[in-house]
Amino acid sequence: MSPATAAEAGPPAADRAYQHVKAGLLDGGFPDGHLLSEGEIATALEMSRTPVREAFLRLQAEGFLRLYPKRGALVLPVTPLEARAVLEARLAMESFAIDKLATEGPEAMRTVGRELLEHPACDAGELTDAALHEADRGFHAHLVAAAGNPVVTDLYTALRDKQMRITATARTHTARPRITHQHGGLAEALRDADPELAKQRLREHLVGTLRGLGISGGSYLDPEDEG
Amino acid sequence: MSPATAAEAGPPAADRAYQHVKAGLLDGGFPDGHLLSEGEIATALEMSRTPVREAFLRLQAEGFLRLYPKRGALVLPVTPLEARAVLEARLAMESFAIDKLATEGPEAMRTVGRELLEHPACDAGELTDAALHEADRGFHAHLVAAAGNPVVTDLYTALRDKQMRITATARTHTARPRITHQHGGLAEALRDADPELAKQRLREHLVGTLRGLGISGGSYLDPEDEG
DNA sequence: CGCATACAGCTTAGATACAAGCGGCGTGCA
DNA sequence: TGCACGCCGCTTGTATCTAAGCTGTATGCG
Repeated sequence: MSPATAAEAGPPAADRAYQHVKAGLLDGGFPDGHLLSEGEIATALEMSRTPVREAFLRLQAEGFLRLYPKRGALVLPVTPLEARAVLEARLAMESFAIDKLATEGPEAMRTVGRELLEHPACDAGELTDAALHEADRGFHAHLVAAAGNPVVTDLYTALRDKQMRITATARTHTARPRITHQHGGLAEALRDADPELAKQRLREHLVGTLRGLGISGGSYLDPEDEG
Repeated sequence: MSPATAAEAGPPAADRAYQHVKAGLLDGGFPDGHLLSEGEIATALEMSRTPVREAFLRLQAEGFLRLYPKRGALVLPVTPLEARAVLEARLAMESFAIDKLATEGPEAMRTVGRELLEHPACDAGELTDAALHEADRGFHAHLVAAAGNPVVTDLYTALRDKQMRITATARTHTARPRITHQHGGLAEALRDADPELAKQRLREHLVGTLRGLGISGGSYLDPEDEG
């Protein structure tokens, strides 16, 4: 129980505003290039502009919005170039995680590999698309977290949010069996304590993700690529 | 020039608040564990609490403060463990930059290597400690920026800010000749288009930085380390 | 002497009020 | 017709005000 005097007060207004706007951003409710205003959101959520302003600031810090003084908040368009940048950054961080696990000895890798093999994201099973997406996120988050570096873990989470927006924006189908199969392959490489193979499979997986968005990997992510 | 009506209005109050608090955080004016309040800062800067609140929110997002509801803003203590985590993250990102440069061909590496060799951070010359620190920052920023990944560049900047706070907190002497020498060695490896050597020298450089803070590298950053 | 409770002072969270900036549109003039 | 200027509405930036939460202290009781 928390209702103090009146009726509702549950979650702080600022959090509600943040969730609301972020949800709109992620599910495409607020399209790219749209200019939204504090008052607009405040009215919709029946609160004052103050909490909405806080939400806008947070979202700007996360790179979703760009605040123009006296003008409004621009919903930043996501360019294919940025999508590639995000995937490159993910590769850098997840590769770091694998490398660090490797220095902790083969036993550490095997343990994580076994944990990942049991993860739902390796099961092609009966998952909805949304559930698979969530599982995918959890799978990679687990890998990164296993490196035991809280700074990298935080940065990685922010990256995933960014990618979520990209994915939501460019609704393209994803080859589900391919994804789960690649997850399995990556987990197996870890279980076999083969960091180089794991990193290679990770790279292929991320290139596949990018391709699923209709974007080529570029020369770094995908050396086979002509671009 | 920007004075509109009265006297002062130059930079927005929110920015001034942000700069002020961040400066205090970075130069140790606000010690670890100190609980500061909006009103305190607002009074000192002769403005209302609103812009100060914005500054606090930004600084919380950057990981410098932790806001406790109805209590105040806690200046987050920096643990040696976090310092190591930051350096590990830096290694991951800068190594990524080197790798990506490598895929762009030897010519790209040589160009960046030559640029870095001319950077002040390679000159043991007559630099104040503060200037050397700034140069060091510029040196590494240049390397990361050369990878042409804006997402990584942004994340890296945030990391450097965090490290600045760590360094300011733990005032330990830094071996200046060692630093410039290591910068030079790294730049030379790039000029010679040898990415593996460059990454190795980068690693040694970062371990050295960490050691300068009185912290051991741990098994990942420094495999020679027993810890 | 030990503990529970009430109070006082601090703090923030959120709402409201006010001032100023920017852009679009319409009007008037050449 | 074309252009310049000025007004109007929308937006944010900042200040101020009110309500409420948390902590520490002091007080009273057992």
